[in-house]
Amino acid sequence: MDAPSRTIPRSPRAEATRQRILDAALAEFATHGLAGARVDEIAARAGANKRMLYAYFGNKEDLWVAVLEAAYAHKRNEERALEVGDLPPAEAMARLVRFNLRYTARHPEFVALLNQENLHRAAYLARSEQVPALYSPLLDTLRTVLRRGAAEGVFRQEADPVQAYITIVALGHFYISNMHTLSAIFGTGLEAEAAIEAREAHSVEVVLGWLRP
Amino acid sequence: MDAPSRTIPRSPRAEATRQRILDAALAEFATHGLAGARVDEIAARAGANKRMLYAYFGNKEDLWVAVLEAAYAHKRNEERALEVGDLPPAEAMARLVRFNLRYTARHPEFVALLNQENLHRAAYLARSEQVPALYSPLLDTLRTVLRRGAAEGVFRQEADPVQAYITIVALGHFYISNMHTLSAIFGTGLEAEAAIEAREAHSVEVVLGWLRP
Amino acid sequence: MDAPSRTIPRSPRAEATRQRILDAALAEFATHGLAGARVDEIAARAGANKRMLYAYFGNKEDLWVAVLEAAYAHKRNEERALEVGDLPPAEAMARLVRFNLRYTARHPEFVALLNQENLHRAAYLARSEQVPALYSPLLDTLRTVLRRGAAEGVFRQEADPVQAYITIVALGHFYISNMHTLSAIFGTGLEAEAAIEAREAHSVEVVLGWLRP
Amino acid sequence: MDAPSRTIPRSPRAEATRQRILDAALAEFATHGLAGARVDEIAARAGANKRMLYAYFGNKEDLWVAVLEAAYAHKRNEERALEVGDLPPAEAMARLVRFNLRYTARHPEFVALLNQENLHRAAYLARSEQVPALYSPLLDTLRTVLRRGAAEGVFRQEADPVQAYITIVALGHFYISNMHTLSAIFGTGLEAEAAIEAREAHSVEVVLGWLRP
DNA sequence: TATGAATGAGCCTTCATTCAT
DNA sequence: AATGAATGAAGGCTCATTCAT
Repeated sequence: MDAPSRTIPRSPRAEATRQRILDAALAEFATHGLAGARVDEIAARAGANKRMLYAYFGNKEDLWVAVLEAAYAHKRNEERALEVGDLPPAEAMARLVRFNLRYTARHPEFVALLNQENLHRAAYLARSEQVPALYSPLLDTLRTVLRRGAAEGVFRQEADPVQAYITIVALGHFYISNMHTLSAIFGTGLEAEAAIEAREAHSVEVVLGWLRP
Repeated sequence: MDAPSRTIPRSPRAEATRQRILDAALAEFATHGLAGARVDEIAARAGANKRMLYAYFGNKEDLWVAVLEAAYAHKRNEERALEVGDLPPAEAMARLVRFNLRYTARHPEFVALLNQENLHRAAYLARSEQVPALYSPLLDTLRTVLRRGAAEGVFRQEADPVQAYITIVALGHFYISNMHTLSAIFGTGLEAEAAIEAREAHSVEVVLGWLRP
Repeated sequence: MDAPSRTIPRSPRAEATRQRILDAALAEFATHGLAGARVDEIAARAGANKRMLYAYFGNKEDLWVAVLEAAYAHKRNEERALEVGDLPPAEAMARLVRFNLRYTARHPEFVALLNQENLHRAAYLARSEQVPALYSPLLDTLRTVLRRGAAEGVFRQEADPVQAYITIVALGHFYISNMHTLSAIFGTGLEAEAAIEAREAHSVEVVLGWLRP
Repeated sequence: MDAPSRTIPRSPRAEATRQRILDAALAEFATHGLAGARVDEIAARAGANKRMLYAYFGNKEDLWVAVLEAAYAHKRNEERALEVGDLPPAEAMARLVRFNLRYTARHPEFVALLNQENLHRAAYLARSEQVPALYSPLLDTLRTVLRRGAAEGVFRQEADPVQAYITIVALGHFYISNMHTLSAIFGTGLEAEAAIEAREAHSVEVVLGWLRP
């Protein structure tokens, strides 16, 4: 579960310190990226001594990996809780779209993290073994839903689950991730709740519209 | 046209130096981000003296702005050359989707740049006056195409051009931008020409599928 | 007491490091001025890491202010210890003149510092709140002495204490401050103890001669 | 007459350029000192190309020497024009005091230059042969005046001309040179014409008061 | 005579990391 | 378990000076 750490905290107090560092690091990394993040700042935000950061996480890069894993795990946890497998296909897809859009909107720091990690060509994620494992159940579910929809005649044939999932995530991720440049260019307030609601409706419309047989 | 520069190059030789710096900066910034980029490295790649970088662009941040503007201008130039306004609506949309997908695939550095700039909440793009101006003709064209499609009965009514454009870009951008984390999770191969072709076909299918009346 | 510092040294060891930096800075600044001083050189002279300089003093300019304040405080401390307020007026004035001449001769670095600061139009001293406060007791004392001398009939009437103090300092300060150009012009020897003694006698003679009723 | 220059300007146009550089350098050096002065800035102020500066003056340090010599020569020229040798002794001394005070007030850049040069222990002035020669006639005159005053019974015996001259200059020089720190400390407007007038009167009073037999 | 372009060394400052307690 | 102090490497930026025309 943990990134390689030199010291495994045993006491509750130590565990609390570790968690505070992790939270602070998430905030700092999401705001400034890996290169732009400051170790001093993370320690300060965490109300911890810098030395603790090194004791628990090894170094800045390992801390990055730990943050990344925690972020992925958090999202997948919520996503799994949806249990869309049992819903009618259209409803299942709509929920998946809405969840992704909303999760992304609620967690811009996750989006920022992913973008940064891609800048590094996923070099740090590659160190992780746990993350890929999180996604295979999701794909299974999605595949099932799409097949069921096709069998019931409400979805087009042969929609690829991986493409579908990438599209679903893309519709929200790009909107949130690039919100600021988009706002600068189109001059609109994409952060407003109303705008997010509109994007949510549009995204559902696109996915279900596309899936129509 | 240019970012605020302290020295305006007058000779062709100086102009060439300035361009080499700009190119080198694009590569370095795209690979490492603003904070991660090294000014020394940019100068070295450009085969120029570091001092020239400051003479022509002021400082690292202003250079970032200049790179950003150049990148946007380059994409919009190509996009404008499509002249989709005169095509049949479905063909116009398909071309726009394909172009964006392909441009994005051909220019991952542009994608990286945008992601970084969004990390900065578009603070640097906000300094630019030229970029927003590039996009209003595009929106006009898109609006026209959607209306014409609706009038001809081949498109659904009331598709919003801004939402549509964001979706079009999102389908390719997210795929390319997050290619590495996606590969790490779903297994590799997203960079292959065949995979990009598949994504291209999927994207066109999604947009046209959605737009069906 | 201290210039604005980022890190307040808590241990005696840290305090010692801070003091060594301050001493080294005084020497370097006095020799080369603010612009000419080298931060590396200061750290090296102090036997400290350059980073500590920034931790304790913020930056070069703030270090300059700290040095300035320490220098003023040091001089005023010695001057205050003279307790001239209780002496007969002529004796009090003579002591003040002698002290200033001798202090200046013993501390050419203080003279150099002041000259540099005036080049900056006292922009850095203006940041200090403590220095002006050091001088108001002195002025009070001087005013009292001059009045008492006048009342006792040994001094001329209505000698202005501020003008008097400026003159007292000027007689020694200019001699020491411009010693090198004066030596170049009038021939050498102004640094010799005998020459300083002669200047001391002359200065006392000028001030007491002037004050005669 | 000139500092060592690589190219001796022959045309009037070149001579004009040279003079503009010299003037610009005086202003820049006086404001920022030798180390703080910027060669670019001097060239810009002079409306000249930087290369010309090097052609005419060799380098920054040689330019400093040239500026220094010009400044000394200028002052001595005015001082010589006083022709105090023929005046009644008290009047002669008063004029000398007033002139020095006023010249200094009118030319703070000269004061700044001297202070800087003393920071360098007059290393650059030592290169000059012309400056010392300027001062021997002045000393002769002063010696004569003091002797005459003593002989006529209006001055004290055995006043040393060198000490006297240093004191005369000191009274004004220190006031002007340290005007900014003094203002910061005593909180008064020493730059005002009224203040300078008061200082002038005080200075005359001090010198003549002292010289009384 | 004059100029735009270029250079290399060096300076101030910051950072991730480790030491000693 | 925690902390204050220290470090060395490097990064952004500036400067005096020279080249080429």
